[in-house]
Amino acid sequence: MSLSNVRLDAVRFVAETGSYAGAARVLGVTQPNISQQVRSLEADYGVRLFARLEGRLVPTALGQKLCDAAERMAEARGDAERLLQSRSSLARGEITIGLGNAMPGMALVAAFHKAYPGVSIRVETGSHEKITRAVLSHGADVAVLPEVPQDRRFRRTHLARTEVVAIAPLAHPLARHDSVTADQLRREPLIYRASGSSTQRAVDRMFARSGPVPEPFLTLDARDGLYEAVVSGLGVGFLWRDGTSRGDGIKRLPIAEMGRAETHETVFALRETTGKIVDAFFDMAAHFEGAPSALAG
Amino acid sequence: MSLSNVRLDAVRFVAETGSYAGAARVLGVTQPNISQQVRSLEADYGVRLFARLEGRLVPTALGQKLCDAAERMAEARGDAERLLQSRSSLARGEITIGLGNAMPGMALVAAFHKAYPGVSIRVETGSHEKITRAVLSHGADVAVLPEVPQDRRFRRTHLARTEVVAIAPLAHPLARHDSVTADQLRREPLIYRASGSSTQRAVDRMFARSGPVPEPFLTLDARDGLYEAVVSGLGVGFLWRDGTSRGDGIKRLPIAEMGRAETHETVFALRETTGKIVDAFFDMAAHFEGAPSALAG
DNA sequence: GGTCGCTGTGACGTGGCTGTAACAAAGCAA
DNA sequence: TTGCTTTGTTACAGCCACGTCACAGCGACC
Repeated sequence: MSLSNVRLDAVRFVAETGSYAGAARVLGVTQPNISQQVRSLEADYGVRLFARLEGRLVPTALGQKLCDAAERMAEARGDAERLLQSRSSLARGEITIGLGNAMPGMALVAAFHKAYPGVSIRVETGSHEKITRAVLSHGADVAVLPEVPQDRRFRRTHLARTEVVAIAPLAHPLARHDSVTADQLRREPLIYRASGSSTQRAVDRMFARSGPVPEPFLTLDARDGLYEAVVSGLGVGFLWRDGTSRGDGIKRLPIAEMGRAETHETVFALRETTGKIVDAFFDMAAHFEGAPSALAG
Repeated sequence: MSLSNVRLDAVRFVAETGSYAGAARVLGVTQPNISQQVRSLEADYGVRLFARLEGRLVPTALGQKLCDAAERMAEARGDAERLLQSRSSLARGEITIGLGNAMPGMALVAAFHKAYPGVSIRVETGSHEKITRAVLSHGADVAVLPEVPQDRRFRRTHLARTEVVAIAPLAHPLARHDSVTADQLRREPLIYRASGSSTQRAVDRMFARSGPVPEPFLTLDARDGLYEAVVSGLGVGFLWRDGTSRGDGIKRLPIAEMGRAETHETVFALRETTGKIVDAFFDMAAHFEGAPSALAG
């Protein structure tokens, strides 16, 4: 005994159209098919679903009740279909995401990829300036940066709070402390980032607030290079606190003078950059609570 | 792409049990089947319905929403199944029975109700014409009438032999006889039934065979009214011999000219009206020997 | 290392669903 | 009354959804 969707649809549309032929036309199948579906359902259950009245098929009381239940089934099934179809349009496609810092942006990207495995993700990394330019020039659909400029061309959503911290090699005396002051930092060989780095701007502002801005012992373009230089004992550098999940060989030191200088890692895109995939990315960011540990999962 | 009951059930029960194997146990199928159903649904729509968390399968947000819709489908389908099962069984159900004469049909109905207490019986009474029409239009599943027309649309079974008899008030001189002739009847004020009454047609045929058809002194629609009129001494009327179990105040008089005009109270239904309940009713009628005394039981 | 439970893959069988063909019956217009 | 159209029934064939079986691999646990 089978109460399949096909059979119930046949019953529903015979009731609605008044004939097997009419139901067949609506359902896009042949008329013998409908006749057989209805008749085998009636035979299986030993019931009568339709009566002939003036040449038309009219549902019996039982047939009408069955149609009511079948209607509810069809409605729920339609909801399920739409649910899947709307997600299915997210099933394929691509997105280019710009990241200034690896974290927490990469965690968000990982979570997005997990949720939408069919979406092809291209990650563009670079300096704050480079990524901002990429978004403005449509080189990136969406990006995650700290200190996104107040620009009405962008739409944005908050991802995480962050701040710039100093990083010292583990063997360094400063590594034994939980924080550091600007004066202490001025006595050290400092490793800066090149122009355009939002990290560097924050550092410059911090020093400027509390005295002269010290000249760096070394200036590097890449974040990775800076990290390796610090690990190698060349000096003390600066990073966004959660800008990387990497932690080996260094100690992160909050800077006392930073005080309220905390900022936000923000997801942003041009207002004109729309689409289901970009919308889905924003939606995920809005609800995101991923820590580095989420990435391990 | 197919959003079948089988697939949706698989999704629902994986969500509920936390594994493919668990869902397979609940659904009574093998684990590879469940794995395949879920995976092919995900592939068809390009979505992910489950995530692994600590060795268990947990529905994604989409998967949960799909389960909600699938639950509603399953509920409606359960309703439909129960509806059909109830009609397929004699344990529960309903039947509408048309009766021209109260007897012997009502005795049969009483016996049927006794045998199948779970079946809800609705009795429709009325004229021969009305009841015939009710059967043809499915207003009644089955009926008991005398002189059911020879119509290949019907299936029928004999219930009892019967004939039209005259009824006279007890105080009437005719009441002292055991039978009456047409001529004797012509000398009396006669009370007829309205057009459409099979009783009346039989009376008209009887008179026509033996001379002119006398005009009635009174014509009444309802059988009850005719009975009361006779009891009140207004005249002589006609009834099917066992058409009522009521006998007070009148004498039933066989009419000599009726001779071979005996007919049958017949149970009949449209051939297309099938079902266990209707079949059971026919079966009981075929073996019925109920007299008014059966009603006392 | 062995056992248990779960998952995934491939091969295979059955029956639901579909279409086509042939034919009968009913309705309708000429 | 005849011819045409529409509807319905029956028989049959083919495709694919649904199901099992056999088996391998993996992780947890003892």
